Amino acid sequence: MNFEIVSRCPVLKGIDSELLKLLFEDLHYKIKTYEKDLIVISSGERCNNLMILLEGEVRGEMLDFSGNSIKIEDIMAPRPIAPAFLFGEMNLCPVTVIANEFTRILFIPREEVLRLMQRNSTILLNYLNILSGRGQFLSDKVKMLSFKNLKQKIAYYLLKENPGGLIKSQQEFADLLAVARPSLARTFGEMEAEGLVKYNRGRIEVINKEKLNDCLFV
Amino acid sequence: MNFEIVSRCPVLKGIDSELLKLLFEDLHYKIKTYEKDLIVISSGERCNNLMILLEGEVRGEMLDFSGNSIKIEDIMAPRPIAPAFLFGEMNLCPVTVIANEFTRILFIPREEVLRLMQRNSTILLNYLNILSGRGQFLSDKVKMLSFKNLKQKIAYYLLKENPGGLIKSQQEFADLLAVARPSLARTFGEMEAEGLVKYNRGRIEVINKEKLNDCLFV
DNA sequence: TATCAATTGTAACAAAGGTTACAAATTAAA
DNA sequence: TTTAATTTGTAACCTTTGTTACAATTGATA
Repeated sequence: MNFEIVSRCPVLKGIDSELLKLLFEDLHYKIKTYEKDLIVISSGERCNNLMILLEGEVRGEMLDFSGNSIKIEDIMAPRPIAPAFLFGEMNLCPVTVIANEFTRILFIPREEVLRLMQRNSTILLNYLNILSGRGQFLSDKVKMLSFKNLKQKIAYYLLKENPGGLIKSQQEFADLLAVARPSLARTFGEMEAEGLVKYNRGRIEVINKEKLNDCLFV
Repeated sequence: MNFEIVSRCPVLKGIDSELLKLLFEDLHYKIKTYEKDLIVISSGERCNNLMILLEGEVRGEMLDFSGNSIKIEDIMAPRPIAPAFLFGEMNLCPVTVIANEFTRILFIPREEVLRLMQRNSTILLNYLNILSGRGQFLSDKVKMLSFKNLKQKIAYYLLKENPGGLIKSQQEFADLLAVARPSLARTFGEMEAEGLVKYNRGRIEVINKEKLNDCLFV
């Protein structure tokens, strides 16, 4: 295993690769390889291992209520796969993870992950930070979705979640805000007319931050 | 300190109170007391300690965008206060915590919490479970809020978030779903007419689970 | 029991967002 | 460069939800 690469993974970052090598000498783990399009873990399966993508790329897919599978995200090496579902009451993986190309994945059993955290405080802190960051992210999303009008959702998103204002497309952004795409385009138009923002091909430019902020205070 | 009580706290549960006593002998911590209505921690303050409510009751309050402070929840002993904000990038406490009555609170510095986790795997697992559970809860809430019509939000909530169907009032439930109270009452009426649910004073009774589930599949 | 406050049901109307459809603009591909 | 596919802007119309207001019911309290 290439410890230089592994040590760039969010779970293991900040650890000297020599020390990492030492930690892994006394650890039960497996490395599996997957050809393109093979399933790594299916939605609903139990998560008993921390999975770290060592090489290649995978995607997470989920079924919506109409049974259509929709891509959630692409994960590139070296990153953990679904670290948030390794603990908790019912550690079921909510997504199906599929290899986009030939991949190599490190599997560390839950008990061994616990042991790693107990032996190395950096790993412990990394993991706690990952779970906390996810909580923060979801909490922001809940707030955003709780606004009752679209202008406010957009304003909150731009001010708190994505100050850069870079999105993939109107469609993706509309899905994120849980609204219809033409509604989004219409509201962009209104907001541009008011001098708040300006949309152009994947970039939402904030024109007047103060006025944008005022939108939130009904 | 009464270790019988502390050992019933979610962070420290499952640990024999004798062992707990031993762990605490070698630990830096403080116990502070608060009179009724005193502020324990203010919104925006940095969270550097795990706070465990030993005795009494506190409430969490938050400012909405209109500047009104709204009560989030009451926390009773023995429970941790805001354990999700002790770690993460910017560990700022998003709520103001105020004593509802005379309270006694245990403060354990972050570094000491980490040390506790490393010495005792039950505490480590408890904490990971708390953070994971919060993630699961928030994730469900995001899904619920992402539905575009109220009937679906209610259906999802009843099927996945609160199968018991017990709520405090229509107003609280409406806030939870981020809709207006009369809209909720109207939809309850429609759903009752369709034989899906029946609302009566804080209890939402599911009449037809299958039909309720069908609501989700557009 | 009488009174008051909180909760609930309901209605009329306003506002916001969804739906569908299509054309213009842009980008990718042949 | 031409064609095809994707993204975006826009419009008309429909559906859902919000707003406001008020009466009925319930529960708590004096």
